[in-house]
Amino acid sequence: MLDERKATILRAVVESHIRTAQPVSSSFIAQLGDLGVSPATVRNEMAVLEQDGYLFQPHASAGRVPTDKGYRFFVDSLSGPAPLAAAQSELVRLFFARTHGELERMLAETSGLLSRLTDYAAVVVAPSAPEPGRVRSLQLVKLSTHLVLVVAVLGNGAVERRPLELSAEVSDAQVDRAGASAAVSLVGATLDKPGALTLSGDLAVDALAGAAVQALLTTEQAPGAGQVWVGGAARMAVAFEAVGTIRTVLGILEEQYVLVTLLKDVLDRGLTVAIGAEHGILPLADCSVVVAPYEVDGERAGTVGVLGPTRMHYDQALAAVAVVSKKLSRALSEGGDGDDLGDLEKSSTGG
Amino acid sequence: MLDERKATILRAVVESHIRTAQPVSSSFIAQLGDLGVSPATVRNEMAVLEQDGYLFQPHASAGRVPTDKGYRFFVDSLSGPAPLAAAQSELVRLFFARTHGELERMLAETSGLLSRLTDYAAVVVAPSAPEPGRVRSLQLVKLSTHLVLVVAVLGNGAVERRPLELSAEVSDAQVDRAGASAAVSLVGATLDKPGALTLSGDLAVDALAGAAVQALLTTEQAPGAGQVWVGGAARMAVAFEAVGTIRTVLGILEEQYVLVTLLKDVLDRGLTVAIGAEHGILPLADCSVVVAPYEVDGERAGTVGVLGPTRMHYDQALAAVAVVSKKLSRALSEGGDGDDLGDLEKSSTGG
DNA sequence: GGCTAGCACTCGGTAACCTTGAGTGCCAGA
DNA sequence: TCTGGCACTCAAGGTTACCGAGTGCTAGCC
Repeated sequence: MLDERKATILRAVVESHIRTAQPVSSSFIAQLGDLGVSPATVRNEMAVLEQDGYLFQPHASAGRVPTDKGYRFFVDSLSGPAPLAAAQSELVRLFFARTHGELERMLAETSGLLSRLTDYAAVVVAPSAPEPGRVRSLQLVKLSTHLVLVVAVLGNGAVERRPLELSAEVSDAQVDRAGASAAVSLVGATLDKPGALTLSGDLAVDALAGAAVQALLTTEQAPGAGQVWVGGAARMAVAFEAVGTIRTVLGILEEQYVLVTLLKDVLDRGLTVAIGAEHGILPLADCSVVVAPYEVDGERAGTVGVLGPTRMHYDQALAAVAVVSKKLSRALSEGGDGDDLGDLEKSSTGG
Repeated sequence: MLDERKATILRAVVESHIRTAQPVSSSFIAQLGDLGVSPATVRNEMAVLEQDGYLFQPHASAGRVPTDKGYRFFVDSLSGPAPLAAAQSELVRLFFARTHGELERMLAETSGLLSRLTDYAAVVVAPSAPEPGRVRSLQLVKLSTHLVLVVAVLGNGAVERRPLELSAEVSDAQVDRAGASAAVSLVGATLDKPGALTLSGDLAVDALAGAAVQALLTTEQAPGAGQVWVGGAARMAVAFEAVGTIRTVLGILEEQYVLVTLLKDVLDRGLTVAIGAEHGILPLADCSVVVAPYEVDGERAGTVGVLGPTRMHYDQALAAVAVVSKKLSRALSEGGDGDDLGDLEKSSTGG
């Protein structure tokens, strides 16, 4: 374990390196005045910190840079999410006050919000098992002779929409009857527990109704499941200097599957922050990830996260991710349009 | 005007520079064998081309690089869109055969397709006046005591969805009656020409029905209007070497308003290709844009485009944009799921 | 014993300089 | 009108030297 002075020095190194992206020298730390100690003493401590793997020296005449382990210590010693700056809380408040609308658009815009809040790239993953909300309304709409659309409105106002291609032609009346039948079966039920279908006797009608119900159910892992929105990818071009790194990171940000897996893995391991190599994606070794799940009606649904350089502003990122996931959960849950942020704003006691 | 030999040399310089991103030397051109002429002769011609503003010499001992004017000549002398490579046509065919679904998802995925086809960033702008299609179905769904959702299905299968916040509470029955009334007014009509409302006598019901109809109509310029999807922005990091350029370009790709204006301007000026400074966005001076409108039911609706470096593969980009806009028009128009590409594939007669 | 001042040492970064070679411009001759 | 030849230019790459930031270590101080 680190004694108090080493911890202070380590934290100072991390903070300074986050700000300047430069190796941090012993004299700089000494000069901060937090310790009242000479550079030489700091040097001795730093040498130990380096032996213990918290710091790293790019070359003999350079200052020190934190290792992943150093960042990990720093993050673990944070006192909890910092409060959001006033202007930022306001952004969040406005955003959620103004944005209703379809799930997808909401999530897409949330990625933009989170990215603006943090100045890093933001990732929002759609619920993998979509809203388990109750079905409020279900309707079949005939689009052409062989194409019928199933439209369902869920409790949270989301609209689910599935095309059904038919092998045989059906009449308008048949579509209507099938719609009514499917509606009886599903309206008021949750998508995981449909009611039984009442058969009409008309084979075509019953088949269509069955197919409609089925389309909504099997849907659960089908279309937007695990869909990903990335906001502010361009900010990664600002966060890094090397063209190669920028290319790699941007490339990965476009690979939805990798992103979903990344966030899921981090969360599954019970982490909120994955630093550098911790997440196991080699090309992203210079990046850290801050994630949080959001919930819909109390069930863990999807994930929001921020991807930034290892030397990111963890406190701000943690705060932003926490607030956004909380507000998003509220906005997506039934009846949720909550507008209070108070409990989050005052949660930090400073550090 | 350019004599034939100068034109040949200019074209060769452009082509070579597009491939290699390097200044092109006189000996390289001579050695191509297209002219049967010595480097010295080519040099003389190049000197004239430079005087006329088609070429530019970065420094005294370098080869030549095309200017915007040089690219413009090159593009104008293209014989029309080249045919897509077989593998690419297949991509397009598969994509449009498989992708139905909401307008928004469709457009979003189209931007991905176009980007993959060209290896540049692709931009898709949503219809500014959304689908003028007929209303196929309209429904009111009560979400909570003061929140009602208007859900309309349009002829092309798109689902429009508007929340209505109510000042006074309404009963389920009232919502149903208002829904029926609004449906009578709108179903079968186009959104720009609603039928008259039949009044029921119940003030709350009539007000609600009116509000629902109104929400759908005023909608026309409201939500997704002019929304933009950008696909493959990361490819711009590959297209350029300078970090600064990459940052600028990526930054602009995230500014939706700028993008919409850019594409609109280009199109308004009757252009298909805007080269370098032609589009007037200074920070994008190193970029060219290839655009095409797409149509919905015969009406010009939105725009698709490709943004690449000035030294982009214009023939391929032109081909991809043309095909995608055409197929997209078909897919978005009523009854459109057309699967033929033949007329586009054979349209080029070589160059 | 812990802290510090002092000093030698290391090594990346920058500037100055040179060399190389790709490519041009121009001229004289076929 | 074209071409071979030649002098000229200039970016790129390599070498050398120097500077200075920062370290590690040691001897002395509190």
